[in-house]
Amino acid sequence: MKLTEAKAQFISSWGAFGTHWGINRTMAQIHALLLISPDPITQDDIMEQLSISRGNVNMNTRDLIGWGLVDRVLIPGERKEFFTAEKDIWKVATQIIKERKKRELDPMLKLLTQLEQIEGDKKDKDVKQFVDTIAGIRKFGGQADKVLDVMIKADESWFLGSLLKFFK
Amino acid sequence: MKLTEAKAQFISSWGAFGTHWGINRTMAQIHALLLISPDPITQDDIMEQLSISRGNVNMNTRDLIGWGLVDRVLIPGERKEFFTAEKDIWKVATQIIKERKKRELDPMLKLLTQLEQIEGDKKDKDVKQFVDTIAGIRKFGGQADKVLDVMIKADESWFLGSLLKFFK
DNA sequence: ATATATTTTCAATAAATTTTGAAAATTCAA
DNA sequence: TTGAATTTTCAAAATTTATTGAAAATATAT
Repeated sequence: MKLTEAKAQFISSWGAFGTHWGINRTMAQIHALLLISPDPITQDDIMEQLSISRGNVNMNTRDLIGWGLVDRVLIPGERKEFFTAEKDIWKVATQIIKERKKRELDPMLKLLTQLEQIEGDKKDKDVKQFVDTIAGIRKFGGQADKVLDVMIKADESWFLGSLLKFFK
Repeated sequence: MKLTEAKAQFISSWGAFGTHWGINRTMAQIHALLLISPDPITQDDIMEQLSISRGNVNMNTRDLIGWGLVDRVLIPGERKEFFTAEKDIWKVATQIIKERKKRELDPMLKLLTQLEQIEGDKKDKDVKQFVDTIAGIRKFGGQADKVLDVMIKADESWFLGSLLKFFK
């Protein structure tokens, strides 16, 4: 297989993969393209390589920057903006985990804590099942939260960092 | 807060949560409803409680059964079919991980392994970045695969099971 | 076997999401 | 400043995804 074909296949698969994770296809494709581009590239490069409109590129690169996965790069003497992606997959994963935790897990845990405190007779089986379910999810989520914190902080801690390097 | 209101909020939030994970809103809502229902319920119950059509309920319950999260239950003397969900959140998570690994991670790793073997001069920086990126993702994915296998097998292993019970 | 209840299917419809492209805003060199 | 290059915005259009509902298929009681 040649590079051109392999690139196309990677970008396409990464895009499809993204849709299973609540990420839109184009955003994932742009990310894929940036991941395999050795040097920073422009909006026009992305437009051309993925055959998508300027507006689309603009919105999705901004989103990717919001996720902390892509950076704007200014190249001296160049008028246009360039974009580049973090290439270390461990850092990419950590960043995604950090963001999703903040955007999804933390608010969900907050809600569950509220829902657990409903009024009602705990001998009533509907009440009991509700409280048990909510408590179970909250407890599980709380543990997941802690495990993810360890992963995120691994990068900042010498000891954990060394330990987890074995997995890199 | 009363049970009725809390239920509605849980179902609604769980549905929204699901959409961030590539699961459609209704499927997540049906799952939420079943999680907090102490006894098995029918298609008609689900239709009524979520205000959705019969066809919709039918398709989504079938999907949930395919995910191994919901079971059909036959109640003696009853003509209708009843549905019930696994209530142990650890088992729910394990089951989801198992399925997603099979449906998404494994095929992706297979593809990456193929893409890594492209023809081309490794001194060319485009080739190099492509191979490095693919290799990095594959390696990371491979490690994730192993970690998830441990989690999945924990349920089947007495020792790991006991160990992980501390986290439940 | 027949009638009735129940489930399943799927084409049509509706809703949600994504994409476009052109106008407006911004940036920057001269 | 001015004007050309570049980026951003966002309403409208296109596309994708989800939902409905009625007909067909299936299951069950008598």
